[in-house]
Parts: sequence; structure tokens; C-alpha cells
Amino acid sequence: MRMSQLMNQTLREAPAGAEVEGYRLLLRAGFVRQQAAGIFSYLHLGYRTLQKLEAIMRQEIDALGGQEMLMPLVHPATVWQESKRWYEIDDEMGRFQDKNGRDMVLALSHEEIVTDLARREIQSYRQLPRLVYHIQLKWRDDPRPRAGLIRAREFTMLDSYTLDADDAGLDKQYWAHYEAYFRIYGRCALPVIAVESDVGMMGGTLAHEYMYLTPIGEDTLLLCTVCEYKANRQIATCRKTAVPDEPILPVEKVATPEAKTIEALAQFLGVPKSKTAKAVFMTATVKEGQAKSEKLIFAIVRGDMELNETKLANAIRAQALRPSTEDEIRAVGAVPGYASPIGLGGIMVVVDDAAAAAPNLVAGANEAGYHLKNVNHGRDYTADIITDIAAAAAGDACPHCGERLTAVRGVEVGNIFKLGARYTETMGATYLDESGVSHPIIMGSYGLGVTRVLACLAEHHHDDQGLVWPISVAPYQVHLVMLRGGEETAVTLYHQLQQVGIEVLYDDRDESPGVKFNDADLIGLPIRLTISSRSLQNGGVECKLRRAAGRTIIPLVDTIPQVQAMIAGLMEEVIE
RNA sequence: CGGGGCAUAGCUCAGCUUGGUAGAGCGCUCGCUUUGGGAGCGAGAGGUCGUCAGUUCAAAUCUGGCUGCCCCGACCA
Repeated sequence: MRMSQLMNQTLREAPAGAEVEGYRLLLRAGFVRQQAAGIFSYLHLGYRTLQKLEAIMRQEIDALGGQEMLMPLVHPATVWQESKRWYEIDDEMGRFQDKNGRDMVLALSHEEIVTDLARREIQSYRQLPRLVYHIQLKWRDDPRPRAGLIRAREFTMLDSYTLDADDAGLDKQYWAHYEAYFRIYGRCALPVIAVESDVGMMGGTLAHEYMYLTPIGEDTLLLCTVCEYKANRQIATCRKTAVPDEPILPVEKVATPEAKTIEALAQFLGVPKSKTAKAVFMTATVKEGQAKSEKLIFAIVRGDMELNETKLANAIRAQALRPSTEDEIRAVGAVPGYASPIGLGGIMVVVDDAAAAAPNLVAGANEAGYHLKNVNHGRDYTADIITDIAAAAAGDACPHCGERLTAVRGVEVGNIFKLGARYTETMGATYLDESGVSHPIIMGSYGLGVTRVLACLAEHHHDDQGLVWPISVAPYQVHLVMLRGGEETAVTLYHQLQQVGIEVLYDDRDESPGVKFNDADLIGLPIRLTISSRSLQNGGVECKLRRAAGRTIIPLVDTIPQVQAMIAGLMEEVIE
């Protein structure tokens, strides 16, 4: 490609509002342009890189036995109604009506379509297992697009879906994907870790997320400093510190004026925070079928812990959770700041296992200015649900080995889910086994954010001058810079390089050397070749790696083989 | 959806406080010069100042509504 023909300018300054460095560089180098919040055009260079990423993904999923297909971007609402997600997902779903007034959905994902295809195509265990995948746009009307490409509303994903007869089959395909995704990121030169994650709107039983670690990431991850434990904070667990066992004491009411917070309460009474019960009121949106209602939840964790809202939402299968207002709290007879589970009726009480096990806690008295000492679960109140709803945090003990957990930030670039029969059961995708018995097909889904990988690559591979592409994903392998005196030699070399299949961006523009070198650095192709009267006097073509400072002169006749060798060497590094 | 900010030329911004002929740098066009790290000189093109309304003799400037974009939070691949 001749640079004089490209339909984009490099920008000396990034557009206002682009704050993330990688995104700024993608804009300045002419890889992407924003159309609207969270909606982008990928210009030639950016699209070339996307295609490189997709080619790697195809190879790796094909190697698992995957069959590529293409499912639609626009779906009839009926399948989403069948799976219930039409009702479960709110504003994030793009809905419109066609000219006949039929409800339509812009694909947020393709589980429904795969399930629909499966129930029509698969009748027998003989037709299982299957692995289908596609690379397709998705629309998720994110409440807040952010950080350029990282949180877009329209984005490209690789989705693969597995169909199995049983859990053992799913398990096999799940872990095959687990490894294949690591290979994909590796070949794209994006370092990632896999963490255990929440299943979110996908549903299912087991899920991992692939995370690119960066301070601009939106997810907080807890990693063990010693063992392999890694989890999204949303579901991370920890070994909760035990409180000393002691004889159960009688309940005692104490005056605690102005002690509305755990901090103040513990200080006032001179007890550790772990001897108190923290009451948190959340209002949950619960949906059953098409009906949707709000429900006040009384959550209790030990005073030295924080509530994890994801865990609570999962425990009660809530659609959404928000902190309750003081009015809502008073409406059920509780007193904000002095709330107690004792004597409250008609409200769901969810207690963290550590709080339920701890003896003689200080809890509210449902009376302003008073608390109750020696409150014990089982004797004084009963939980509707006892489970882990406490948040793990940096410094807590690893649930596996007991060592310290640390917190880091990450961008989610992929996720894999064991869906099980979540969709196939509700939508009636079944097969007959050897004995003629009908079973739901067991499904897995595996998503990898292609455009998000592009964004993370730009974030990871750059320096002060611009992007620094790994060869496996660079839009072109070679940046050929023609300067005064090198015109004829350069155009000849340009054609020779193309003939042997080397991808070359040829800067044939009538620009000053400074402009050309700066653009080359900004665009960041791995190998730069410069031809000028000076380089020719020095013996040939000047060669420089984008990532290194040194320059060498290659005799013209050796250029092709040497560049080929260089590309091969760089490719090998990536695969390492 | 809460809180905050911004909207003037392709890009980055000034002008607004105190209303009166719309500006700069970069980019773009033409000419000459220059040619190894974002060149110089000269001549040009380019903006209904986001939008609608209000105040006023007069609005980029003051007021209100709307829209769009960005940031923080809630939320999320």
C-alpha cells in the first residue's frame, strides 16, 4: 500500500476527549475514527490488524475442530422471549420493530440463535459433540461507553459455542477452549491471565474471564501472591478470619447514641469490628417471567467485612440491586443506623456465613440510639439464606492456601462459560440418547473481544513516539520510507517485496524526512526500511526495527532475504 | 440513571467575564525555495460559533430548553 493513497491523516494532536494513551495513538496514527459514543470506524490500518487477529482466531478454533459460520446481527425477538432474556435484559438490548411491527433485537450475543439452530439440526447423540463459531458484530447499549475502543457499544467478537451430550463432553470442550484462548492471546502478543468469574447475564455454572492487566482496567481482580488462585472481585472468596469461640450470652440492650456506623459503634463499645453485625439494605429487582417486582433485602455481614453485591444478587437471583433509600428502610419498620434483623417480619434476610457463625455480635436494636449485645443467629433471628456474601479484598487470606491476596485492575478481553442446559432446556433443544431418552443439549459459550484486543494491544505496545506492533498483528510488516534520491530504487524494492509476499507500506509521499520518520514511528510497523541518496551511498537500504534504536545498512541485493529472515525471527519470538 | 465538564475552521484551542466587523497554531490549496527527525517565504481556501427559543437596537458572548461528546460513580464483554 502506498501511503499517498491511504484515506486517513495522521494527527499531530489527538482529538479532545481521548484520554487513554493507546486509544490516542490509534486515533493519531489513523487506525480508527469515532462515529458516536462507543461506535467506531476502523480505517485501513486498523482493519488490517483486526483481520490479523481474526486469522489467528480462526486457525486456533479450527484446530479444535470448530466450524466457522455466520449468524445474524438482527434477531427476531421471539427467540429472546423464549430464553427469557428479552425480559431479563433492560436498556442494554437494542430493540426496534420492522416495518410490520415485529419486535427485533440487535444481537448482544448469539446463544439464542445457536440454540435455535441446534434444536432444528440436532436430534441424536450421534450428532454430538459439535463446535461452531463465528466472528460477528455485537451491539450492547452500554450505559457508559468509555476509554475509546475498550468499552464500545458496537464491537466485534469471536464467539464459539459447543454442544455436547453431557457434562463430561462440555468439560472437555471447555478446557480445550481455555487453552486455545491462551494460545490466541499469545500469538496476538497480548499478555493475559484467566480468572474465575461471575456468569452475569449469560447464566451457567462455571466461567473464566481473560484479563489484560492494566491500571485503566475496569475490573478488580484478586490474585494470590503464592498459589494459582485468581478471581474477579465479583466472586472472589477468602478465608474469613475466625473469631474466638465463646459461650452464648444473653441479649443485652445498650445505649449507643450517635453510633450509626460500625466504626463509631466499635469504638463506642470498645469491641473489635468483627464483634459487630453490619446491616445493609438493598432493593432487589426480581423478575419472574414477565413480572418484575422490587424487594427489600436485609443483608448482614460481620462488621469487619464489606458486602459483595454480586454475591448477594446471585444468592437471591436478583436482576438488579441498588442501595435502599432511608424511606424504604423505615417502611419495613427498621431504623437506619440501628437496624436489626430481630423482630422484623416480611423481609428477606441474607446472612454471610461468617456473621451467622460468629457468637455474641452487636447488632442494632431497631430503635434509634440503641444496640443489642450478644445477638446470635439461630437463637435471636433466622436467616432466609446463609451463604458467602462478603467481599474479598487485598490483604485477605487466599481461599486455597491462606497467603495474602493482592488486587490488580484488568480489562476483560474474553470469557468462557459453561452454560449447561440454561438455554437448551428453556428453548427445547434436545437430543435422543442411545436408549431413546430425550435430554437437553449441554452447551458452552466462549467469547473473545476482537476489537477490545486491538485496543489493549495499542495500550500494551507503544512508546513515547507511537505504536510498536508485534509482527503477528502489525497491519503491515515493513514500512518502506523513500527519501530524496531513493525514488527509483524504492519503487523497485516496493514491488519486489510485494512479489515475495512481504506486507509493505510504502511511504511515497512528497514529505520532509522528519514527517515521514515521525509517521513511521507513530504507525509503528516492526521493520523500517529507508532508501535515500545517503543510504545508497552508504551501500544500500537502511534498516531499523521500530522497537530498537540501532540502524544497519543492507546491500540492495540482500534486502529481500534479510527482511524475510527478520520477519521469520520476529514471528518466532511472538509464538514463544 | 446520579454528579461534573465541554461544544467556535479538518485537528488543538483563544475570543465569552464587560454584547457591537470571528481569530491563532497545525493541517489543506497554489508558487518558489528546502530535503535524514513534524522545513522557509509569499499568496489563498475554509466557520449559519451544536441546536431551538428568549432578552436586546444588536448575541459566539447573557438566559432557558434540547442534542451531542468526555470524565467520575452506579453498571457492564
